Amino acid sequence: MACRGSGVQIPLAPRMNKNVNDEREHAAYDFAYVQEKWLPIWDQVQPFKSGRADDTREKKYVLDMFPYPSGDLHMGHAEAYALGDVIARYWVQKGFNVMHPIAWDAFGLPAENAAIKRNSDPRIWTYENIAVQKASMRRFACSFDWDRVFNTCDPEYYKWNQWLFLKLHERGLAYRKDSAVNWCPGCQTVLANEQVVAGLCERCDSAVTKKKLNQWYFKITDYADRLLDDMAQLEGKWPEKVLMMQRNWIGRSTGANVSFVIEGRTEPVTIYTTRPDTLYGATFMVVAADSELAAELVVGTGVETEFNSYLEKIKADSDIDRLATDRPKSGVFLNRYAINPVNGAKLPIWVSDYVLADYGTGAIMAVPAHDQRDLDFAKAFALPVVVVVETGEEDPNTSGVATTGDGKLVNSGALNGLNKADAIAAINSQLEKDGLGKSARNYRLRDWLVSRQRYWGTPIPIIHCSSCGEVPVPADQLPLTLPDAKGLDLKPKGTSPLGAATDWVNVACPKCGAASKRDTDTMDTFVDSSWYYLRYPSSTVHDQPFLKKDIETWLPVDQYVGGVTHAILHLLYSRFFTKVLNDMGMVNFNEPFTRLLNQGMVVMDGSAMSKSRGNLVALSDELEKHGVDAIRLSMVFAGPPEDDVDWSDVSPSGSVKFLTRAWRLSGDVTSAPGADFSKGDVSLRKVTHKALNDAGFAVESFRFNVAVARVMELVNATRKAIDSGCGGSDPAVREAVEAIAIMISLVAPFTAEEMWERLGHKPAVALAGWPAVDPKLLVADSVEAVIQINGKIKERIDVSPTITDAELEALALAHPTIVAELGTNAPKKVIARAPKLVNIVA
RNA sequence: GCCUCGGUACUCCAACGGUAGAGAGGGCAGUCUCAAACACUGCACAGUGUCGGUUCAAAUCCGACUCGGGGCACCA
Repeated sequence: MACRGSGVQIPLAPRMNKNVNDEREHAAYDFAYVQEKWLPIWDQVQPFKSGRADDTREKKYVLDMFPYPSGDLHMGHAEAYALGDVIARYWVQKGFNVMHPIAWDAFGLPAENAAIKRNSDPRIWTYENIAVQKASMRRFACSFDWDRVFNTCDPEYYKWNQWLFLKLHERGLAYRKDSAVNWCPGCQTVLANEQVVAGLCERCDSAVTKKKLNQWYFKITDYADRLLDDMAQLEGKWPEKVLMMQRNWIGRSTGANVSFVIEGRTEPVTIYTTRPDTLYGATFMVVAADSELAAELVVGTGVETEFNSYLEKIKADSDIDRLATDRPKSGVFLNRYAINPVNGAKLPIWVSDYVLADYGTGAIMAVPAHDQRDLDFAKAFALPVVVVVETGEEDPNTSGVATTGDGKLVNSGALNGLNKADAIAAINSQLEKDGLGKSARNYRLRDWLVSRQRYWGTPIPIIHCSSCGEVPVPADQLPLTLPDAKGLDLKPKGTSPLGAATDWVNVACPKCGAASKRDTDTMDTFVDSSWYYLRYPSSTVHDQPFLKKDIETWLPVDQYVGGVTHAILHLLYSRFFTKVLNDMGMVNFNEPFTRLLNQGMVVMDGSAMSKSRGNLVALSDELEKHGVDAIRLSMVFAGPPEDDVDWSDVSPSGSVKFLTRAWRLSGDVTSAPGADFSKGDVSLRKVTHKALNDAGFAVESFRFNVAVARVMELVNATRKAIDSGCGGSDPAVREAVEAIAIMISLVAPFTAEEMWERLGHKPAVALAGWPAVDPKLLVADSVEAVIQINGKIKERIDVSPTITDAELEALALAHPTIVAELGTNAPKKVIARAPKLVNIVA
């Protein structure tokens, strides 16, 4: 009845881009106008400014992963920032001093590649894109504290990358070594292990090859145990999936190092095994073909030619070839023997590429009966297979399947009869006693290769002097800025473009003054992002990377939000940096991110959006069509935040409809601001308080979509109350609509602000405060109880929430339906669970 | 191959071992309108992957299978 009229009569603000005279245009509110209206006002009010000197609120640090400025924001950004905003805005409403900062991860290859294409400077492209993204974020109403912005390509920022590099260098955690490194022929640079995905470059998908180079590394392996063990702190706070991936990546294994005497060599060779219990089953030894040990062992054997051609062959193989599952085993027999320390057996020594040079000691004892790879090798070269663990499975000799389970040891001297665990303990202590070995650990994790042969990154602050060696650039000369890109050929060619900047490269040694050269490589950009979260609280400080006092105030990050693509790389590196800084006494915690939320991706028709697939949805188009609030709402409501959002399943127009319904409510409230809610209609008040309670709980448990559903229910209930219930003048209606505005402000800030104004309040609704939930309004007057017979529901009755088991049981047994069902049979047993259920076992 | 997460209505999502629901969506009807659209109101819509176990009671716990997603992948 009055519903429609009252909505229409509220005078609309003048429209900016619609026909004012179009009377038939319904009172659907004009999102474009509302967006333009509030942005400048928010710029003044600054509701999200954090860390004011007089702020006494408890702190909360909500962090979104910072963007790479590759162009304008896309759908993925929209989702990520919409979700981060829900959390940040919620904590603001709950009365916290929230720091929700943003910056730009601005070094990296795309800028450099764009510069090459346009024959210009990567700086130009980068800063242009940053300006575009920044403007888009403001329009998207991100609740960022804009006073803390920085870019990692600013010398004021990367100065501290260099400073940190030198600190790591001082501590022996940054070092150079010759090694076979991952080489991307597309990007013409080396890659960290973490950047090789299934044998391909994570950036350009080229097949990664190996190259022997001298490169800089960070010694992350020194922290392997701590990176693993400290995950106990994150249990239940980070997605289990991410923890699992990190554990997997670090890949700690326990076993033993065992010495084998080599005929004709004075030094024994140590091998690493996780199954020392199977030592008696070793029938040959395999050495990694590309290891130094192999090169040494082959000398004088007469098989050098064969060995060398084998080495050539495997070098040509890319990682992709190596990953093929059905790859046949290959190798060369070295004509030499090792002696099994426990039984004196002569073990032929082979080289093969299935043993990795950089894991363990690069040499293994082969136990073909109990290791599939060894068995495959033994079969390929007709080597003996000796079973030493009776597992009850078929003999590997005949089945071709190695047995890896537990069982009784056989053919193993003193170990006979023991099970696996006891045998490992026994042999380990025996080996240790005899000085032949000891228990050991190994990790899949390798040191972090940080050198890059590209221009657009942080220059490595080292000077190479022929007499002094690696000399750090003195701290007072930092930042060591990049040379001008002008005149440099940035095209990838396998060595750093910085090498061509001769004025820059040639420098006097800071120690002895001799003519020396700067290191021409730049740092992996993951160095930049490994500590940026520490910079926000002190982003305007220029004589230190961050202030201790600021760190103690704000860190660690309470809530981190970002994509699961960084589950290993960025998160592992950041955890590593934090631990190093903790050891340096610079931070007082050892895990940087207390809680982590990984949002899913935005996909289209089930697959990732991409130009080539032709399923790209432009964020700007969607915003133009439906408005910022509707897109944000659609993202949040589409499902649990961890799940992918399939844009073909969401309905932005449905979001617009809902927002309009909510907004229209604010025009139907006729009571004055400050009305006494306690005098309001109790049934609506109960709905309001339940919604506030449930939505708050849902937000805190990351079920934002459920929170939105609760608000939708409240909107519907309020609509009903206005039209056919207590009416718009009832204070309960004001209470409900104000609660809706506040709850909606987490997702749809423009609509919420507009509602808030129409309700007679001043901006900003973001600071209105989450209304206190009255527990008295959360109890229902009556609840529905079910009566079951043998677990099947027969009746439903309304009962008081305080009914006792006995009363409920009596009611149930007296119910006509139940009496009829039971007939003359007496129930065997009655289970009452007041006030919700009675089950009669008949 | 190994590890891991999941399978509920047309779709996307909910349900302390105890009533399978809410919201969205699409459909139909009514109100309003000259009419339509919008809006409002009402209605209908249909479901726990398979098999077994535990239990008074299983979507929920356990086991097997199956299907789908993700991760790791010659790490000894």
